Amino acid sequence: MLSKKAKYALKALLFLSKNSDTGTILIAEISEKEGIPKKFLEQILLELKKQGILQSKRGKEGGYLLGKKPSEIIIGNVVRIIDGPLAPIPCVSKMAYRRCDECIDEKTCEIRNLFMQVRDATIEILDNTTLEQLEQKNIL
Amino acid sequence: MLSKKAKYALKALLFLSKNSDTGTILIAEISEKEGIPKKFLEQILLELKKQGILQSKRGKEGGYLLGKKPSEIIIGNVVRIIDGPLAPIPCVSKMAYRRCDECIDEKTCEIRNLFMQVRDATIEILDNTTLEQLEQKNIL
DNA sequence: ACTATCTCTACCGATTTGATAGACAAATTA
DNA sequence: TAATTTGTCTATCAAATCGGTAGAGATAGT
Repeated sequence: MLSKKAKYALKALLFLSKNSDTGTILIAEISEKEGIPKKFLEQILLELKKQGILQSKRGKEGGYLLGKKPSEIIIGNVVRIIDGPLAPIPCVSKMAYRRCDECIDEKTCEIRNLFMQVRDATIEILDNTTLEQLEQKNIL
Repeated sequence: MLSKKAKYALKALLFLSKNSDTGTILIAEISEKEGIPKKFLEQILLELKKQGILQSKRGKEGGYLLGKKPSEIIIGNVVRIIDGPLAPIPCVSKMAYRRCDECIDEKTCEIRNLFMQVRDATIEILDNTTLEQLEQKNIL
């Protein structure tokens, strides 16, 4: 499940990618244009900045811009930053593995093996899509 | 994300599939053997029964058994019954579609188009796996 | 009637989600 | 240097969800 927070993050990144050639963009502008609550967006952008996805500048003429090229921003990583692991259950997570309490033998756990497939399929898609590629997805 | 509830449901179904040739099985037995809180499991099994996945019998010699053949029980449907839609966002859900508040044109929404792929990949796996097939997944 | 079992409804505490509030820090500009 | 404009940080909050518990009720078999 993609949280609204993560969706907002992706919307903001798309907006920045499409508009920031000229310079920095205000939180307020992204908020208005994309219909995202401003104070909520602030937190999201700040988190993305801390993870190197964005850069910012304060004061007049300040604002946000992408921290790297759109072709270098992996959507899977953005989702991980905001929502945590992509895995549908902790016991199949690579980034935040956690054993199931009841599971006796993980290797023969049918459920685990099935949801490993789901995890792999999800990761395959999200880790092979960059922000640049995401921008292209409006023409289907 | 697969909830613990859904995981419990799948565990219970696997247990029933493996053991109910002989007749009905008590909630209490599933609960003990699979390490699932009994009262919680009751609710889960009841829900699965209402959806035709299970059958039950009350009183002495009562208990639960599968409502159809393991080869006819689709894992995707079990997960839907317990957790709701498989889709990662409401706007790409087939069973519980809900428009995004902010989205102006859905067809060109890049995020939507991307997560439609994720949905499709997930559904592809879970709707093409039956309980019978799930049982086989312990031998990888 | 008694007992074993499922059935139903209500409730509960903890966590997460989606957000809001406000003080603070830095950059610019008058 | 004072005012203004922007991002930064921390706290707080209401509502929903999750994982689970409690207990009374219905029904089948003995």
